[in-house]
Amino acid sequence: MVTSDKSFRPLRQRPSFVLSQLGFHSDRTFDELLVPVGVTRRQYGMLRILADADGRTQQELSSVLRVHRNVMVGLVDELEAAGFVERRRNPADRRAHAVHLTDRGRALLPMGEAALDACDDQLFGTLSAADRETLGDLLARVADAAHLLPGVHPGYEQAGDAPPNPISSRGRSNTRTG
Amino acid sequence: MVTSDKSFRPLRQRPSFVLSQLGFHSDRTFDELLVPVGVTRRQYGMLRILADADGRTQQELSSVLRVHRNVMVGLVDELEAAGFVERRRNPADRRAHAVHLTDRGRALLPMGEAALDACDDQLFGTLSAADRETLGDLLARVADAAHLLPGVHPGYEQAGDAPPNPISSRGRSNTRTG
DNA sequence: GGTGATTATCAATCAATGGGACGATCAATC
DNA sequence: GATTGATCGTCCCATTGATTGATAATCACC
Repeated sequence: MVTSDKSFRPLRQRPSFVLSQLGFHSDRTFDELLVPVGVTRRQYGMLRILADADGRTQQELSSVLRVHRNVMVGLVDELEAAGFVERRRNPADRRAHAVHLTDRGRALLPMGEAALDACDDQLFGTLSAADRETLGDLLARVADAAHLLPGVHPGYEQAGDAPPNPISSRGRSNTRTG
Repeated sequence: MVTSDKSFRPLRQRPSFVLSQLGFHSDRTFDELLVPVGVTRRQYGMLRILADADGRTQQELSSVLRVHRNVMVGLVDELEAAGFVERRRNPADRRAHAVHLTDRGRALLPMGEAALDACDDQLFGTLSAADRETLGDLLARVADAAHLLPGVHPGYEQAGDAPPNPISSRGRSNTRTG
């Protein structure tokens, strides 16, 4: 690697910057692949969570997905209007709504999975299988070291009523929660 | 690598998803490191561009940074108010404002560079030097293959008057333009 | 049974983006 | 040198998304 003067290294040689670029590019690519599926990235994240454990309350979903509970209302609204989930009464706690996948919603999961396959292929198709695996391993290690939750996108920090984040609250809506 | 049932692979084993997570994490980390410097990520991106070529017009800056020209007005306003840049009359074209770095602005560059160093260290510090270089190379190769401009964050697509992007216009403000 | 906390929701506010229009200026043409 | 059309920066406004605060229903505890 060309290690020019470190005092002003080109951004292409800044892994953290390239990571930022590629993260955005990955989101955009996945967004496009998800268009024919008919759900947004965030909605797919929801469905995926529900696939693991059906019937969670919105509050629990908010916590796992790290979105504000008020936002969760609209998110469930969208998915319910589309017929992918339904709200049922929670017999144990009638304040809470248990969110359940419908058959239509469940049918969407393999399509999203295929979109993820396609996304990986599209991004890393030019790499050899060995390089691809190496990259995957390194990324997973970095993510572990950063204490990123294995399946949760860090797009939103102040979930539920977590301690608020005092840093510059510039807009942040980059969310592949899932 | 554990290659469980491909039909529902955990997201940690989805490089494109981990990339998205890490991209966001990188942005956040850099944001925090930039707080003591006193500029936002975007502002630092501007200063960095100007360091390469002083005196560009706002339009040119918009084009390079891929931000909307209306946004550039406010961006230059902020930086000018902070005393980091100044607008001068362009003798060749008196419609255009030539944006110049001030000494104060120029003094900020090494601090931002140090923040970038710290960001890389913070993200990849747990990797060996060899792994770190491998990762950097692989990321750069993927970025090249994706045709990402070497120093430009793809946060904004419709710069200047580029053809509008018809896909879902969900909020996107993830911008380490620089 | 009463008090306070919790769940989901709604209304209002705020920040950021994108589109359109406007004055000033340039470039080209007659 | 006046005119026409385009460009640069700016401002105003509509839209979108997020955040805050308030509210009705329900729970848990005493």
